[in-house]
Amino acid sequence: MDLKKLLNEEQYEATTTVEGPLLILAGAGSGKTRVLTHRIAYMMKEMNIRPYEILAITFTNKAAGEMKERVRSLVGETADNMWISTFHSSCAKILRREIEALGYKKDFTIYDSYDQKSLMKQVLKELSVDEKDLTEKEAISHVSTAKNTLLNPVDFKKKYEYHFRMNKVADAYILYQKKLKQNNALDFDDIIMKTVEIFEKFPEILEKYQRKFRYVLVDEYQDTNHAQYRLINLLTKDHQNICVVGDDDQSIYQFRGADIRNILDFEMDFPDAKVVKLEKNYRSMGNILAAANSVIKNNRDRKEKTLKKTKDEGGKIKIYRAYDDFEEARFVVREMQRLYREGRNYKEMAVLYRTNAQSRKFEDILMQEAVPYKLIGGLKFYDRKEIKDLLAYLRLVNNPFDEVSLRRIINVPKRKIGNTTVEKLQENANHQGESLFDTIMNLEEYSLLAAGTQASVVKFREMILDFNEKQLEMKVSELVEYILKTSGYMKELETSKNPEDESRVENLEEFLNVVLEYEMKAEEPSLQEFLESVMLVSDVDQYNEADDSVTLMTLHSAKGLEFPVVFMVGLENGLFPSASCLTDPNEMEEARRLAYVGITRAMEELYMTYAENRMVFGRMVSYPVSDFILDIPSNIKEHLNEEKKVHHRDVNPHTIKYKDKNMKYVDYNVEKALEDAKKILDFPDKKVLGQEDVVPGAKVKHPKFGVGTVVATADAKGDLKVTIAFDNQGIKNLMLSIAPLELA
DNA sequence: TACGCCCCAGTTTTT
DNA sequence: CTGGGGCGTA
Repeated sequence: MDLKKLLNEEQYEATTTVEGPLLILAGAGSGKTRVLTHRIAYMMKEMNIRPYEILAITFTNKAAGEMKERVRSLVGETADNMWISTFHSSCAKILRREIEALGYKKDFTIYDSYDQKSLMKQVLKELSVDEKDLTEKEAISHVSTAKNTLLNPVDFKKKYEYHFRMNKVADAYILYQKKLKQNNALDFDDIIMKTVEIFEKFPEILEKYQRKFRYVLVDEYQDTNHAQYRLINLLTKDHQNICVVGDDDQSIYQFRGADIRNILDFEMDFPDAKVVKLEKNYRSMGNILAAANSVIKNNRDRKEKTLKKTKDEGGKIKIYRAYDDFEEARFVVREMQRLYREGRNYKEMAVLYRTNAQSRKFEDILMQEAVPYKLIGGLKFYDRKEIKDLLAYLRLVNNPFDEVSLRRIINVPKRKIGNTTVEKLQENANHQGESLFDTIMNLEEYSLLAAGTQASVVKFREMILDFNEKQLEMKVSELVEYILKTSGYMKELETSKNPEDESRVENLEEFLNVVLEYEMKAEEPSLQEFLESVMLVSDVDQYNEADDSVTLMTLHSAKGLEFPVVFMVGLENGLFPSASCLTDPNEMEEARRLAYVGITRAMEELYMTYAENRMVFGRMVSYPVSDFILDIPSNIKEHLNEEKKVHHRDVNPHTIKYKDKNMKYVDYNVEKALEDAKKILDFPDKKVLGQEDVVPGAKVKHPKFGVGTVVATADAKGDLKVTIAFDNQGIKNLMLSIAPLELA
């Protein structure tokens, strides 16, 4: 294998630097997967590193699967002994072995966001927290942030001792965590946090994994949160064989706790780190790259770099103004059909949007026009009611302490066990300090219920116990069929008059296929493993390019993928970037990165569309054209129809028009509203000054030092050192990025 | 206990 | 506009 022929100079260096910390800053389309896979192959072939000594972490299961496939094609079957998976899958695997150290059982259940919500609801009810004071959504979000930053309930409580509201959150966090443990369940964040907890509390366990994973690789490093960072740090701090790949410009998950400092500070954490930049883009035509660069360069908080093209300019970026969202969809589909007639395959095209709600219009038209399409995300298959019901049965069989699942199906199908009964049982369980299932097991000891109701509960209990026994002798697929039949669930759907229930039956059949497929693939199929795989898949994982259909997905889901033709739709200030971005510079920067990710998905052709009128919540609203379109220089874009004059920057891009209930247009000017608010609250206007603003002679104002004149500037490692002669305070040296300066 | 009607919140983004 | 949840009634 002649790597030097296969790789460019930087790629070669990144591939062959195996020992010690390595940061690969890989711009979009710069061949980082190529580097990662060849690097793994190089490690094994040239350096005799064993596959089981390597831990490679990716962002999605799909990325993991692809990487595994590509590594396998380079080194053969031995690739199967390597851990290539997501943070969550790897940690779940570790926890299945080690979690007993923390007092959980190995057959723990993984709770998704719906389960979380229902558990938190219980918690708030038990704490008698009024919904108006704290919703479960807020509580969950705070708990999640805490877990992502490794703040445990006790420390959380301490931290907010004197904070009335957060103190309530702290109590909720404590009880929530207690219930999770009682249910023998972990939420998504726990999967990472508990692994870290074990590593920190039990050095001998940590050592075991440090010895095992002598080489660690992390992809999409810019999207790791603090807990994940800590995990990697613990594993690698001794041998320091850590290779991370990331691109600060593609960090789009800060809303979920991803901490960009992990990448910006890597060199500080590992002083000996080698840094390799991959800046040559092999994916996109020149104009597409130029467009991406012209959008992202507006961000201040980034490592300076520019993607370099390897292809020629290609066509211009095509901009289309639609009358409304309906017409936008019609245009896109028409264009797709045209491209298809010209010889493109449908699978070469993708529609990327900001929110899942936008997919509906496109689905409608695609269906109408009989264009094959694949929808990624939105209502996931596993999120459908009937699937969740069935999963609840399976989870309960697997782990009887799982109250969330128990409560979900105890009266589905109807068994005359209503809410009051469940509450009575739950109360008794809480009182006795046992699980809900225990109370049901010992039902006869307590006289809680009327005879008839008690009989119903006993019947339910016998059924679950029966499932439990059958689990031992049946395959998962057999168990699924048995449950659907014995519980009466299938029967209720089949005899229902509701037309929706017909498709529910189909979905359950589809689910059975998923199970059968799993049984074929798995080495040792088990209910436990099956459930875990279901909980940890995302929809992007389902994406495959086998059949010829166009792809519909959010910009977030598109990360890591590429398409010859990309339609970015809904480019309107208020939608993308969303309204909150227009007032919060940090959110705006993240939105810009998201735009950058979207643009760089395109290989050959890029369309950007916006609609003058759009249905939002059943109302017609009018947003102005997106800043992201305006950011692209005119010489590399073409308007497919006439531009709307009012949409120019010089008018005011931040005016939102909407129709009130009398169908009258009302203007809402975001900037003016903001100015008014500032006047009232007396906020200083914090316009960030750029380097171009701060030139010698410029008058500036500082809140503490007052008015002064810039006398000199000097470059300082990406920042600018500014020397200012203040009128009353003398001469000061300030760093531009931190000094709260404004023009005077 | 079961069912139907009404109200309201939701649209950022997901492992 | 849509779906879920809460509340009141049979």
